[in-house]
Amino acid sequence: MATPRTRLDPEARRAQLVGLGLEMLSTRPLDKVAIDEIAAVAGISRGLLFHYFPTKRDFHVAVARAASQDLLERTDVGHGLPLLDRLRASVEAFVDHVATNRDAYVAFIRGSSGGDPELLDVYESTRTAFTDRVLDSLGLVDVPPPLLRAAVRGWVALTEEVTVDWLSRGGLDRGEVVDLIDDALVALIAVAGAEDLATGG
Amino acid sequence: MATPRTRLDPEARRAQLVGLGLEMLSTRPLDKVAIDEIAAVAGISRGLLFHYFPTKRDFHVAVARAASQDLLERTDVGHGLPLLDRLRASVEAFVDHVATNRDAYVAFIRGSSGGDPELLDVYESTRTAFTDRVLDSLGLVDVPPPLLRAAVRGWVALTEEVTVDWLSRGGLDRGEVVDLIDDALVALIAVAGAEDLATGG
DNA sequence: CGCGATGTTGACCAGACGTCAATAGGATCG
DNA sequence: CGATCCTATTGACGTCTGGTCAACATCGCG
Repeated sequence: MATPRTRLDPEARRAQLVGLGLEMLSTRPLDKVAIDEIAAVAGISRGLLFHYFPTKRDFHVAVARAASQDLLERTDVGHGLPLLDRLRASVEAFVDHVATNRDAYVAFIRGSSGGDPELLDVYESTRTAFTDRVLDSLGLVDVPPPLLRAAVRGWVALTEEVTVDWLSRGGLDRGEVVDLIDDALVALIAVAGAEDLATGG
Repeated sequence: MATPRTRLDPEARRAQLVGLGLEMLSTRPLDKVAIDEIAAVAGISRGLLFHYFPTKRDFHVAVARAASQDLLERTDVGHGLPLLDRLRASVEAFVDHVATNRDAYVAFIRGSSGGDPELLDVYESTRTAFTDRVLDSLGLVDVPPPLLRAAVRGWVALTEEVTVDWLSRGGLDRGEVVDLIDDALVALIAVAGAEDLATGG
């Protein structure tokens, strides 16, 4: 770990640093990921990190974006399956992913911000992506009824909370959790759909 | 604002500082509430603030706790009313409160932590309090079925998300939002209740 | 009016973010 | 194979903010 000065392709270096940031993220919350530490582990000077990421926040945003993309990819499964099967597969993937990376995930969703607008946006975009994915699989990509959209988005939050809460408190088994989340979506769509039809959507 | 040295009762001073922190919280996220600023506005030295709150985090925790308690009190309404009416009144109180304090609320739930365990706990306790309140009004204070508990907790997260999302995106009116949240709870209880009975709870 | 308790101060330290001119790896060209 | 240029990389510096501490001043009390 004492390579005096290794010249690296900028993209490779960025990728390396973001990768290290992701590893750190599983240990501590994003705020506590000190620039110095990353630089030390990467075997570079702090100055260089600031060369690639003008500010600490920029680095954090990059790491958060990577985490978000990873999460979205891991849960994008079951494309060939019928609607409900695909839903179940996705939920299972989500629950399992969060289960194996609980601290990292909580750090991502809560510890992320400090109220930074860009980080807030990364987090918000992730939820939007999940919401759109559900609406998409319902065949409602464009002009989804606002009420339905709100309901699905609420379900995304519910999914997150039920999963994290389950990992902390226990009291259920994995199957029950997945069932609950699945059934919740169906029920919520029914609620929103009926409401929407009733009001003339 | 140039009182040279005003001796104050410790409790009064604490209250004053937390109060100022709450005001600040409506402007910026908790992380950005600098000790120096609080001290300056309060007309005291930074050293004194550290005398009352050993660390910045302790101060933030105190402020967060105050915000949480305020939120809980404001939404604890409709005690005499029948179940569904009380639910609606509470949800309305919640939505209205968040609507008038959007930034402060988002700052509270997201910007809070930085992953600090104590702050996480304040936030988590707030959700627990909401959950217990709902279970309580259902007459299920003790030994609530785990599935129902999880469902209600998920609903709390849904409520939060739907409200905040509505304030950002619009597309619905207040009544629709409240209706959606109300109906969601009923539907989710049905889902969890059926599941629970089916599995022998 | 003096004395003690304690609320209060201001100077000090430490650690982390951010800057910048100088340095050196490595590819290219003669 | 050696000189040269580009640029990735460095490390010393400035600064801001959280946190410490011994001294001080204000109030209650005899």
